[in-house]
Amino acid sequence: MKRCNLLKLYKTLYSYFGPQHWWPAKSKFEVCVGAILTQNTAWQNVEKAIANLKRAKKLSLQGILSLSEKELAELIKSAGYYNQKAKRLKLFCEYVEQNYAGSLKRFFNKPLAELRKELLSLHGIGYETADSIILYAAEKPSFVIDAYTVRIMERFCNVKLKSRAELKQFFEDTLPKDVKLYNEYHALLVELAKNFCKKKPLCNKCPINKKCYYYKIKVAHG
DNA sequence: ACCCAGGTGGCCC
DNA sequence: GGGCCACATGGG
Repeated sequence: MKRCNLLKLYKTLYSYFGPQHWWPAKSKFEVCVGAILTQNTAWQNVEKAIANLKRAKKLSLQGILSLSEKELAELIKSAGYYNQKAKRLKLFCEYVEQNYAGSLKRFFNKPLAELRKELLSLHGIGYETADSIILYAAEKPSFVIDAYTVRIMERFCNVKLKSRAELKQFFEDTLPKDVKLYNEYHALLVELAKNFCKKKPLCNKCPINKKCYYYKIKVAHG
């Protein structure tokens, strides 16, 4: 199996794009809301939905609980899938309300593995949303693997793994368990993909494209 | 008019 | 355990 030098890739991306300042939110709760709203959705559309919630003064756990599903759906319409997402947001808030007295701080106080398991048990929170919440809101080192990460690894680094779980394992085994590093790394991969790795065209101007072979190293299969 | 976006769950085989 | 499908708005 060919694998890429993740630290060198990181350094190249960081020097090319600079710090990304993720997650763009003012509170941990806002990160959670954004993580759910951005499921398969352009961030621009999510921003509008969040602005609507802010304007309505409902961007809080209690605020969302105070809305009916229908009212909430109306406020987050611009983020798409608004019926599903309204349900998911309410479910998340109800869970924290019932099990942690509405305190994200208490919820996030759990060890990473337990926190992840609980998040994944909630309907509408899958691997990416859970890991985004853990990394960007709870600030614990869980590497986020999204469609971009898979695509970039396959195209530029010749990394083909059987599943996202394996890819996550690879990143976490290879990199130091550092929240700041995971934070910046995922954001940089998204930035790279947005600029140079759209689904159809394979861009030749990509900063890592020419250097691709540079990152390839052989490692034992496992 | 297409294609795509910082996915997830359900259903099928 | 993989391959489809629905979910939905808004920007390029």
